Amino acid sequence: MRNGPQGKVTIFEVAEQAEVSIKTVSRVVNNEPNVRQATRDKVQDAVRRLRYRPNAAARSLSGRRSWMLGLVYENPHEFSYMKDVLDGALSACEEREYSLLLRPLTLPSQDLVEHIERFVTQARVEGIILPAPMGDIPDLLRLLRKMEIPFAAIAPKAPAAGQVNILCEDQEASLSLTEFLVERGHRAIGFIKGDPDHGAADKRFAGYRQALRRHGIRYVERLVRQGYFDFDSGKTAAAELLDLPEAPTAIIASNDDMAAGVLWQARQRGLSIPGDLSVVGFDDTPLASRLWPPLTTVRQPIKEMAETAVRLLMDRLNGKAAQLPTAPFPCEIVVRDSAA
Amino acid sequence: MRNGPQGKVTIFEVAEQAEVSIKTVSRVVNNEPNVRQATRDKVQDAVRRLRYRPNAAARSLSGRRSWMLGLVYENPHEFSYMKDVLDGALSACEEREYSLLLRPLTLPSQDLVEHIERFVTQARVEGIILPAPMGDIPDLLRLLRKMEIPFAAIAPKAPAAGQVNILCEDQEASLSLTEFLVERGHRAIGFIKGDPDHGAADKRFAGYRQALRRHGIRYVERLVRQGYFDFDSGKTAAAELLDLPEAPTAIIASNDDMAAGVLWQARQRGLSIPGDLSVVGFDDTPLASRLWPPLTTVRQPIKEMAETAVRLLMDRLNGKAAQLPTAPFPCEIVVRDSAA
DNA sequence: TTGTGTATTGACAGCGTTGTCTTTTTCGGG
DNA sequence: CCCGAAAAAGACAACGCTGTCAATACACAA
Repeated sequence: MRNGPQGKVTIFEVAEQAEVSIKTVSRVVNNEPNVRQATRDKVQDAVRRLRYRPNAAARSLSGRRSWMLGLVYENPHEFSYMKDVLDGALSACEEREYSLLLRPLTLPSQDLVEHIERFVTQARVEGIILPAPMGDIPDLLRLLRKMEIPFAAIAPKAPAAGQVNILCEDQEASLSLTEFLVERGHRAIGFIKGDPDHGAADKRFAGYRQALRRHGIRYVERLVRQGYFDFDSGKTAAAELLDLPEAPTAIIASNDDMAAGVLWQARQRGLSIPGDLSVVGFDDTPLASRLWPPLTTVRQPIKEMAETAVRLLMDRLNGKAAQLPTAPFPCEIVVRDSAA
Repeated sequence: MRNGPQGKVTIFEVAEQAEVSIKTVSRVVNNEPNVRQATRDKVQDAVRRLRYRPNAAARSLSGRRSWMLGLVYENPHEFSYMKDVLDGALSACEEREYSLLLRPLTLPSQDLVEHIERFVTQARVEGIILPAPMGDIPDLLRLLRKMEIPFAAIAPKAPAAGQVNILCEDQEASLSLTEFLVERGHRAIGFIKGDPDHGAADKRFAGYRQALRRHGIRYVERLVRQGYFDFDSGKTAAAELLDLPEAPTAIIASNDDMAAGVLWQARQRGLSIPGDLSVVGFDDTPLASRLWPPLTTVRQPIKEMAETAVRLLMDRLNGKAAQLPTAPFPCEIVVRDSAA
């Protein structure tokens, strides 16, 4: 019954128990064809009885596969978005018994390529997940291509040719969100852009402009400010917007964290929300429901997107030619109390 | 110059280049003693020239070490605390070229033991990090002991004998925080407890009581409510407290997320903060500075704690008998505007 | 110079799988 | 009942490293 720490049962013990060769055990364990059902059963019985678990190291060494994926991400202060990515990636990995290795990065980083090369070769990672803005760093993409490491980009600016690309309907969502405001009578709508390195930033801005155009509202450049997806830049941008002679009656922040910055400035100036100013965000992070008033925002199925990214990446690694490109994921406006 | 994808340079090429045996290369790469400096240099040169990276799988297989640690955690909705743990663990792992595998869990989970056993045996994880409340689950600890897997508990209720335990001065911090309120004239101080499965919850509550005692303030049971470290339970508890005939003038929430719930209820009732009610929290998460008013809270060096946990765990795995137990980490009150 | 003990280096056998190739079994048709 | 082909099962050599132990080089004292 006992077999020491770490379950030191090897394929040999199983083969002996099942009265077959180790190769047959290997076949059964890996679901390979050409094994009679009766044999298969015998082996599976033995596996269960002995609580056999293949040794991953031996497997990798012999099979030249590591069964490891890498998640390379920019480490943000507000982690909500990445948490969803992480959850999704982890759950997809678990389904197929892959392992996931994390590699947080601080951008910009000049030895990025070096870091990633070390990361990849050290763990023999087979494929990599690149949440924005990682999917748009030319040096990185070049390196991965050179090393022949397939990757999946989540929300890249430009889909990478021949790779898995997961997108969502950012522009459409932004369009709807802006229209939501227009329908409520707003004409002077401020917009705080996201980090220009993220594809989502462009698309959200494009949606905003599209909505204005559609409703015949003149685009006023002064009402648009550059932000970087973080609280502080939201605060700064909001201050500028609110100090304008003809201040906007509504502000769209390209994510919730910046929207929190807008709220902060509004409070600072004694503005009531949504009475004096409507504020909306993107991402539907936990923050959105904790702020006061709770934030109207856009929910994206990030976890599902990450799961899909990982699954498609695995398919590619296992030779199942997936049907790239994939349809973009739909978003959904979550109406709360910060806009009227 | 080229050597194919994934850097297929093996120890043999290096040995050849350096004109030594593969064993000597192995010694140099692993920093083992008994290699002449001249030889060491020759080998290191070759390593650099060839961009050699040891194959982790082969290394594990042969050395019977996986160089992998596991991080088993309860997956919370508000991830700020875990993000810091993750950052710390990852950075400590990187220092010594370990890899970190994640295993999120949803508690309670009856097949927890099964999951963890699979996790450990599958990846041959050498040691495990257990952030609260994982360090207090008897079945889990029993399993790890049986499998002879060392672990490091972060903020457990009761330190695990013979293992790495990382604590912080929760009770002291809570004491100071309560006194901070007392000094500002508060006598009716509400307290929202944290999840009773977390060690920190008990200690924070103990600090509160200690402060009351020290200042001769009568302990009123009605002013204490049970929470679970999440926004909703904070809301609920705050509602009860605020509806009391003799409502408290200040509320201590055992973490920031619950404090956000208190703020929410206060807003709901038109209470001004800190005018009508002072609110303080714990953890100094990003949320604390984004709320209005910004939250007075307690900062714990979580990242450092996690780093230390991992380093000590590695020391143990490598036979360097660390001086367990470790001194608890100090906390620090971050004064913002939510209390007066 | 020689011997002895220690520091340095090397040879070689695993580690537990999977890949390749060979052998044995099975099955259908004549 | 035999033959040939296909299916099933097995033998055995990698995979790239570390552990063990043997061999060699070197230092220093006699």
